[in-house]
Amino acid sequence: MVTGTAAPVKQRLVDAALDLFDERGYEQTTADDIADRAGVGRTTLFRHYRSKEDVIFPDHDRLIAAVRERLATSSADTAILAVTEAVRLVLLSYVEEADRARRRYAITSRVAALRDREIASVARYQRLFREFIAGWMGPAPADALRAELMAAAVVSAHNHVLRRWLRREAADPAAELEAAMARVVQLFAGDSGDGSMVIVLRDTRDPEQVVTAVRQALKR
Amino acid sequence: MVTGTAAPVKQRLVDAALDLFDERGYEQTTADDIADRAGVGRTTLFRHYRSKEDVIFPDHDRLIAAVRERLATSSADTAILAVTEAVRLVLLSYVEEADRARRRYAITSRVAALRDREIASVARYQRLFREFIAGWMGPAPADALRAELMAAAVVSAHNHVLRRWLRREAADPAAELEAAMARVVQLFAGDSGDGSMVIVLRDTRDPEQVVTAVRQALKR
DNA sequence: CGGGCGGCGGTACCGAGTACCGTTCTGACG
DNA sequence: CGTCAGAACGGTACTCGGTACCGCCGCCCG
Repeated sequence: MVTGTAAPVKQRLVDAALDLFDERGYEQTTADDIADRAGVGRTTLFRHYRSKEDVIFPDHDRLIAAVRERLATSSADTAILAVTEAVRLVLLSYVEEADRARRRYAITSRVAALRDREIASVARYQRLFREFIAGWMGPAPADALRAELMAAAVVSAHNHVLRRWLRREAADPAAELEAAMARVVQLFAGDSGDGSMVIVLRDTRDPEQVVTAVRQALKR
Repeated sequence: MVTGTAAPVKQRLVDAALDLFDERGYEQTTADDIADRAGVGRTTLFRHYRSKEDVIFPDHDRLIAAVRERLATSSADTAILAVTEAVRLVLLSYVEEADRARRRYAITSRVAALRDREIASVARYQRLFREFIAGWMGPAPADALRAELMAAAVVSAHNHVLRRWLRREAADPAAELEAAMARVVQLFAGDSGDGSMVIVLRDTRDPEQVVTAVRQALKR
């Protein structure tokens, strides 16, 4: 048979889909159109991808599995490290296929159905992180909320940096993610959920000195 | 014509849909089934609801409009109040139709497509809160991240309480929401992104006294 | 050479969602 | 009282995403 294109089928389908979505828009492109341009039958398209949307979306199943694995291989005291590294894993998977990621972003930004799809995927990551975080915390209701908030923060931080990079507003996404995650960790550092007190103050002196002074003042 | 049922069409459609989803499951129920049981034509169903999913979902469009309105009528110093009240607005709208909300939750929990739909709706609220929060903050990148994190936390806190109530784990959802929101506010209280210092301490004395003591100790 | 076997294409089908048209009922107005 | 406008409804036909099934071809292995 003469096909003219020798690239793997899945690849050709992705290219065809991205091209067509750019040209005519997402809704105006049928599954037949994509299959035709890729030089395959419609059946073959749905053999390789579960749906029309799946064609251009990243392989979240594989990514989530990778994240789960990274989280699994961590002891209690390296938990935070595991989370930050797992998040970086996701970010880098986007950065690695920069071109396609940006094209996808341009399309998903305009199509409501695809936006919703993306959001649903994000929720799966958030769920994963929530369960992991809840795992190394107590079973108290306050802890459950804390885990929920932390997971949301982690995912939001990632998405914030990711979107900045997609919009070419972030030169060094890995570094920005590092900073954002540090921000998140700091945010929750002083929140144990019990009767602790949080005092915010502005002072130019060395933190150590300040802490010593405060400790001295509260001694009784 | 003899219809036997005099209730408004929209109401009958919702009841029919919930019943059928319980009996046969969501995918096993066609739009025709719902329309038939409600005693109307299929066309009428899609005249009242944009999709089969929409039949059982709350009227997020109206709710979001209400939230937006509540947020709009707030000055800079009542911003936090506006957010908490807006969130409570959403929670109460569920509590008001407790029965239906719980039936919906039971179904949504089991059907992936509906879960995704719900998540997408939540994202719309989150976006609203993010834009509002970003509005009364600076334009710096750090502020953008902060707004993102706060919005995520607010929405997560709400959902946490809502789900607890839906599962009958929360006797007084309004009070729990109040507590959860206070938790969120406290979480971000000491995070301005600049050089502020956050001190966490455990002390049983009155916070006012502690603050005074600290202030005294740091005077120079 | 023969017989699995995996990848592919085609056809037929289901169900959600849309467009369009004809009907009925109601209420206002001359 | 007759009529006309408009809203709500039902039915038909169509598009398109997604599934099931079957038959074809090429390839590898014994």
